[in-house]
Amino acid sequence: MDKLGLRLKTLRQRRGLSQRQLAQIAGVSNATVSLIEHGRTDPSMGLLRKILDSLGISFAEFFASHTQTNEKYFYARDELSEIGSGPISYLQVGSDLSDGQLQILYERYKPGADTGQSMLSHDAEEGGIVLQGRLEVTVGEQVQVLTTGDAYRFNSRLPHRFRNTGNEECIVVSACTPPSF
Amino acid sequence: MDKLGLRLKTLRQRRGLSQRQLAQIAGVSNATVSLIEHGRTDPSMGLLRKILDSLGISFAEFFASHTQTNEKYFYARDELSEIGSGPISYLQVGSDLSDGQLQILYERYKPGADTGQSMLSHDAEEGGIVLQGRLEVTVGEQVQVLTTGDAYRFNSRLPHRFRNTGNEECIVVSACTPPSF
DNA sequence: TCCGTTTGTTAAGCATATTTAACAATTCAA
DNA sequence: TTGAATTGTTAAATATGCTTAACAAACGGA
Repeated sequence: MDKLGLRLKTLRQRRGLSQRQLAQIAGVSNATVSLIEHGRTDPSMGLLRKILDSLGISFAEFFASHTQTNEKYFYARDELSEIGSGPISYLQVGSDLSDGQLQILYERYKPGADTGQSMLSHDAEEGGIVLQGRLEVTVGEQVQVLTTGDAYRFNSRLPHRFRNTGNEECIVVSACTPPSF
Repeated sequence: MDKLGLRLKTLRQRRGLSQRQLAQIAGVSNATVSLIEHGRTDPSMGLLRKILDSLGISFAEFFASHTQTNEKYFYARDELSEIGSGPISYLQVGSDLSDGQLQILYERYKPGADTGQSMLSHDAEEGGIVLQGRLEVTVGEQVQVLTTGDAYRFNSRLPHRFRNTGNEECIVVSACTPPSF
């Protein structure tokens, strides 16, 4: 593993975690995280396991994403991965985005569904197009209701919120880079 | 990784290697191999890498075979893995047998093809049925020519040899447990 | 501005992985 | 039966990973 450190760093930052935050979750010292990311140490299996666990990724996933043998470019409708739950459904294109740069979602909001105010701490850009229904989008101080054909685009660092204010299901296709999860 | 040691031991023994032989190939000490197999140490990534390399297996394969998510039970004709080369073709059912107990091959010998005298040092049993052509099989001191419908079965520890003495292609379906490679 | 907090890095010490070297048990040949 | 060579295991020594604790730099709020 040569680029192991770099890959871990990306995975950590993508989750908006500092070295210390990750270290605490994993139950290791922050110095260790720093040393690993710089390749100045050869971590033990047990230690790497702790870190990968706290990043919510298994050994298999971690190494599988490295080998590009299973490159998959096309996805049937029922192959999209559901990563949401409750009144909002998020169908993601591709299941493992650990080394990708682009996340694409097919989102369905039930009437009244609300993401709540969310302020993501990582630097990312996101945007989307409303295909059906009414979606109230709040970005910073601005509020706007979007309907079929309307679209949005902003920096994820801004506080934002999505809410279905209509009485029918709202469907959106969105994109985010880099992935937030 | 809890059963890591046990899995490594199986992989090593399956290749007929002693702890010292493996250690030398991998460039580590034999004591380390022993300690790892007994789970008395938490090996570093670099070290495990050396060992897996010398076993001819990648991190991805090692961990992928652990997670049973990609259980595959059926194989189309063109999905069999070619693991041979030259005048003898070996089509294997399944590509990764690292945690399996059974290896099944579809073998094709060109006229005159010969495995040479081979004495495998690991304990295994193998057998097969000739579907087409003439196959001369030598086991220990015995020599026999098998034709369509004939079969064989012996302990792999015995010196043995296969040779196509006919002038048409010879086809055999064989099985071996545990896998020799 | 100043202060407090958080960021990532690094040196020194502790903990542990890895090696060296010995050991007993086994196999094989004489 | 012997001796020589191989097997796997383990204790002591060494090398290295990991932590503790400090540091400077960057950020945010009063």
